[in-house]
Amino acid sequence: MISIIIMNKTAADIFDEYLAAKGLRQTNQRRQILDAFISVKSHCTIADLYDVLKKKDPSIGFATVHRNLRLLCEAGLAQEIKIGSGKARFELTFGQSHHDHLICLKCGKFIEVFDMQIERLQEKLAEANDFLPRKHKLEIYGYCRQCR
Amino acid sequence: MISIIIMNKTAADIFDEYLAAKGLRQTNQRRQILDAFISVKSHCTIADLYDVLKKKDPSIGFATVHRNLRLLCEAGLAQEIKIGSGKARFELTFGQSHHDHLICLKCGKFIEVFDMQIERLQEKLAEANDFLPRKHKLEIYGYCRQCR
DNA sequence: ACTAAGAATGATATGCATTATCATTAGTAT
DNA sequence: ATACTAATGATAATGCATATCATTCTTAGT
Ligand SMILES: [Mn+2]
Ligand SMILES: [Mn+2]
Ligand SMILES: [Zn+2]
Ligand SMILES: [Zn+2]
Repeated sequence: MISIIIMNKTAADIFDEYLAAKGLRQTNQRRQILDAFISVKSHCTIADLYDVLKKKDPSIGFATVHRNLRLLCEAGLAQEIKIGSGKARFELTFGQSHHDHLICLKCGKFIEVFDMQIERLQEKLAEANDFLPRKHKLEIYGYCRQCR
Repeated sequence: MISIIIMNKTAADIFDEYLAAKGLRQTNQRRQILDAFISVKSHCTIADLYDVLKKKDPSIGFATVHRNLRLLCEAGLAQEIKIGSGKARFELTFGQSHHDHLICLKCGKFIEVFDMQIERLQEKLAEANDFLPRKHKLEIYGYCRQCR
């Protein structure tokens, strides 16, 4: 059980508050899903998380995992990342700041990177085109140290 | 009929050479598909191109358009771009140099951009992580001049 | 504690884009 | 012209995401 605490709040606290604010209910499945998502390596697919959860509770449904990963995104705790043509992946955003990804074409590893200079140049590039940027996606595909 | 000519070769020439080299055949459909793809605004989906082609030749099949857009990619004349969660889009690479995209969240417009500084910083960022970059994807989502 | 209201779950069905299959058509070399 | 076989086009299969709906469970009110 990993617990990152920010401003005296855990991810579970924030989720509970979000549920309350929206008139949604707390359930065993929701607790299990958040716990598993936090402990599993990030960038997991729905199926990845479903497999982990099934071991503890074989009755859990795929649809429930799917729905609640979406809900975690709505609550601001997770975000979906679409890589290549594969399935949707999710990563925890709680306790993490914005970053981009280097993705290994051989082993599939994700390396998280951030470059303030690039971020600023992107802003400028948008501005130069009369474009109001809201979000961006920078993915560099290639080979990691182990695979090059 | 638009004809960009590079080193005395049109896109059709290159396609024909690719087909010959691979022992593949020239067909009316292949000629029609390349022509339509060149004349249509880029960033089109398979369905977009299929609709255009159907008007000239109602007997053409969706699968044929699909297969041959893929083939154009193999031949180095086109490339697939996956945006958001929607369908695959294709753009002509013949006569075009590398660029990234600003994508309007409202009207869906693609603005093509290039920033050599960003390109170089990406190389550096990869290198700093012992990563051998092969290709990258930079997409900035936001609102264009008309939609902001 | 009991109950009513309705949100959540999980099995299954549906939707949608992509890709495979296969009988038929058509391009190419001889 | 013929034989060979690649390409086509209709259709089926696949993969993933999402919708549906009967049943279960959470929660607020008594
Ligand atoms: Mn990440
Ligand atoms: Mn483009
Ligand atoms: Zn690797
Ligand atoms: Zn716009």
